[in-house]
Amino acid sequence: MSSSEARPYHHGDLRRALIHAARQLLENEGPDALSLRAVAREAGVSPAAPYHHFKDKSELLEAVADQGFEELADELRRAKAETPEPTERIAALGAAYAGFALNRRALYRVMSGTARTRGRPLVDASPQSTVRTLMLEAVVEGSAPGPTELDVQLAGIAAWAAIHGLVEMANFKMLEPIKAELGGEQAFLRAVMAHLGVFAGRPRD
Amino acid sequence: MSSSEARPYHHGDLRRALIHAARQLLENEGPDALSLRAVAREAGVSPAAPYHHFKDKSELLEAVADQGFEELADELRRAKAETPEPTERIAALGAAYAGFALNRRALYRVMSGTARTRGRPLVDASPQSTVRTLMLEAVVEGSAPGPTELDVQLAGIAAWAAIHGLVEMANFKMLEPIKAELGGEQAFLRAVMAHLGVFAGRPRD
DNA sequence: TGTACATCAGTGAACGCGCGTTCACTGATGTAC
DNA sequence: TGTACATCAGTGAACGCGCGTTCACTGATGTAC
Repeated sequence: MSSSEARPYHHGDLRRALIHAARQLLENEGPDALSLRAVAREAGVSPAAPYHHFKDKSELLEAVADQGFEELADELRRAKAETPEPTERIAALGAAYAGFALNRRALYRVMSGTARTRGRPLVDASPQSTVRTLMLEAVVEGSAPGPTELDVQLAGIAAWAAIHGLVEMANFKMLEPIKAELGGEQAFLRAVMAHLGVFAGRPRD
Repeated sequence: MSSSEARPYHHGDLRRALIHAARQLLENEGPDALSLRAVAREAGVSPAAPYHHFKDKSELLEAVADQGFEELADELRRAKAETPEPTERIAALGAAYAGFALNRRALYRVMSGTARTRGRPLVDASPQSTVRTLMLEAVVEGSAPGPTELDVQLAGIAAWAAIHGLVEMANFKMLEPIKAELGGEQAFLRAVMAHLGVFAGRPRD
């Protein structure tokens, strides 16, 4: 049997496997279940093994978050590519962002937790910076030319904040009645976005 | 000495004292330090004492969150009262909301955590509903008449989501350079709000 | 090609910790007579 | 006004738990000669 041998002593790619296990756990058990020990267990490895690949728990979390931001950036790039009309791009990116965050709620929670607490300064090469940049470009390309560099930054942050707030709030229990009334979460998101200036999908000149 | 006797066996107002202790702890140690045992300790009482006043930990947390939402509602009402011009109200409420959330970051974290996970359905008498209603009214009063009931609800939620996202994001480490460039968090908030349609402080008709 | 050895990624047991919660209890309070 | 007793809000010790992390170790791998 060549396919699934009993695992050898040396794993071979444990770092990647641990990140994978962490995401599996997030998806199946939620963010509260994400302990280092549980991740090791899920990966079929002793509790001490992860320390050969990550300095401590937070370093694993950051790796997971970075992978999430990379995938989110991919989604945003795809949305961008599929939306030739610049004035419609920001709406498309907003929808893609919301779709990602709500399909991976637990991951997204880890991502924003990391964004808040991460120690090292975020240089522009980080995947999180990429996400920010993509939002920013979409805003710029969709609006009339002229604003200063600072205005551009602020508009990008505003768009990001609005969509971030929306996906966070989509988890509020209290809004479930109105979600139901509108026929589901998707419809709810679209409806609220239509009221969020930046994502209204109409050029404003 | 009549002022500060050694505490009597019966506390007298332990429920209130526990909520107070929890908030003290939040302010001084942050949200991660908020264990039931730590709250009891802070209140000078045994770890079992809280169970005479709260079913379990989450019930204490909800009481803390409700108190927070009540105070936030007070702030919003104050802002409303101080802003006679209806079209300027929503901007004033946004600023008040952000001020509250950022002056009490740990409390606000507990508040949104509770909003997410709270079991019982939130009826309209809850303080959280009051906050939602206040945002909603300000949006309505500041815009042209005519929209349907549903539009009103959605516009209120949009405003709420935008400001919630902004205050959450204000904690992101990665944005610290731009905060510094603008001369502080206050200035940063104002600047981003100016780019968030709903809070721009200009009537849109 | 074969052997010695350094390197490295694992193991598994143990550390100390703080947590939420339960339990049998006890001290204080207030009410009935 | 005084006493018996039910009620209630506390105590403090204990429960079982899972956590992050460390430690001395061992099995596998690959390189030097």
